[in-house]
Amino acid sequence: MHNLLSNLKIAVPEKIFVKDPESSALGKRIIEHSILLINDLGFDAFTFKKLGVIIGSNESSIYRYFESKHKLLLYLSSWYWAWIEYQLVFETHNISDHKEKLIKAIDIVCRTTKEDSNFSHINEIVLNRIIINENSKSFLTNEVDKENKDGYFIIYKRVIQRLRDMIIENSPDYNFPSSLASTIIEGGLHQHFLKDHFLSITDCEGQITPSRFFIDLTVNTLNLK
Amino acid sequence: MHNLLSNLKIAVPEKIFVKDPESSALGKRIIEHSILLINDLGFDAFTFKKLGVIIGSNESSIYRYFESKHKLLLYLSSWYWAWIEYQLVFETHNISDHKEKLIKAIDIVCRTTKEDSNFSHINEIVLNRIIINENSKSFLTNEVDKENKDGYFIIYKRVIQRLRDMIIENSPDYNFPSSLASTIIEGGLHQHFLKDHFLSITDCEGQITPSRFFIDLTVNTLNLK
DNA sequence: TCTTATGTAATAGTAAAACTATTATATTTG
DNA sequence: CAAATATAATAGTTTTACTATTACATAAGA
Repeated sequence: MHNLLSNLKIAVPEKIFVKDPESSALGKRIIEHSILLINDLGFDAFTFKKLGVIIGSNESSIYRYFESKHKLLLYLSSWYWAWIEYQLVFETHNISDHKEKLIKAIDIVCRTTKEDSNFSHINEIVLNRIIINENSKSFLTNEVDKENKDGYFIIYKRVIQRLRDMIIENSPDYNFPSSLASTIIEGGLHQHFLKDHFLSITDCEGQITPSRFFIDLTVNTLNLK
Repeated sequence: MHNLLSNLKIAVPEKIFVKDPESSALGKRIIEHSILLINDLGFDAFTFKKLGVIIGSNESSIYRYFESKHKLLLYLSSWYWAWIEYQLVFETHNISDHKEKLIKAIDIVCRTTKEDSNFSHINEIVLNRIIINENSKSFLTNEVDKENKDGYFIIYKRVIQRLRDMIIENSPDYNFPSSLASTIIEGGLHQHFLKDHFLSITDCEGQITPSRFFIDLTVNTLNLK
């Protein structure tokens, strides 16, 4: 998979960036180190100025690639979900059993990233941590409807719809396939957050993972045999 | 219920504010109009300066009550969950049937607020909208562990634990009562957000409410007869 | 009633963040 | 090799978030 991924360019909606960060060495450094710095400082305390110092480049040069730090977050989020979608398609396409396929899919969207591909400048382990902590901030804004119309969230929505389709494949009569799919995906991230910060309101810890919880939830709800 | 509520002071952890906004007319105006203004502008664009203009008071006076806009959000969040907790206790305490009680509880935490109590300076309908859009931002910060230690989230956690206890009452052997409770509460807010902004990834619309979805999910998962 | 204490709010800031206009330096290409 | 273009740096501005200090108002005690 890693070899395949290195030859595959993850496609992000064009309007998100001013200049494609994949198109230059500086652009790649911006992506690489923004992930590390957002992880260290949190998105709120992260600034282009601080990033500039780290990559030995000027703040204003970064504005040549992204018009705001919010757009940069949208880019990272889109990249992440495109990468999840890739795994979803790749790792489930040859599973013929519907139930097995759905279980695999839930595991993919809920699991913690444990290996960095080492082929790109993007550290997927750290990016996964950022998504857990910051993904909601990409859409919890006053501009969400405009940005949605501009297509900034299509990849994220497509992942949810793929999961929804697998739910329907298992239970054509179930009334809430879209809501269940979106609950699994946001809930998966949320349970990871709780296990790191609010242990008293989650059961996830050690062997009990968000994946296991949501697989159990789905199998029972859909009454899969 | 409304009459009772008007005589009942919603208790918020003391360390959240510098000076109790309930203790003065200005404090109440700050709360009243911050809710309306955050709803209009979104939390990110909301500033103490803009609030000051609206309440005809100076920006710095607001700092006498809250040391930052983040602390104000924590206050509003705590107030909201205390108010939900009140409804949870009041509306379920005389229901003896465990299943019926749990269903009522899920409805309370997931339903849309439709009536303003009109007894306090707080507009609960608008506050409910703010919580849907902004609640996550109260804990998705780099300071979450410190603030959690300082008790800023106890009311929120207590509501989840009350729901968890009702789940255990119904299914003592279920393995994930805390995760299910936290999923219902965060998921309920999220499904409301989706119905307002991302209709393609939710089934909630019109008659199909987040409450119905999560009641169905819980009854099926726990296999309640 | 006068003085002191205290609560409340306004003035006038500062520091940092977010973003922009302009200029300089590479690099490409015809 | 000159013109065009891509790329990046300098040096700003504006806005936000927050603070230090002063002023005013009310209340309490002697």
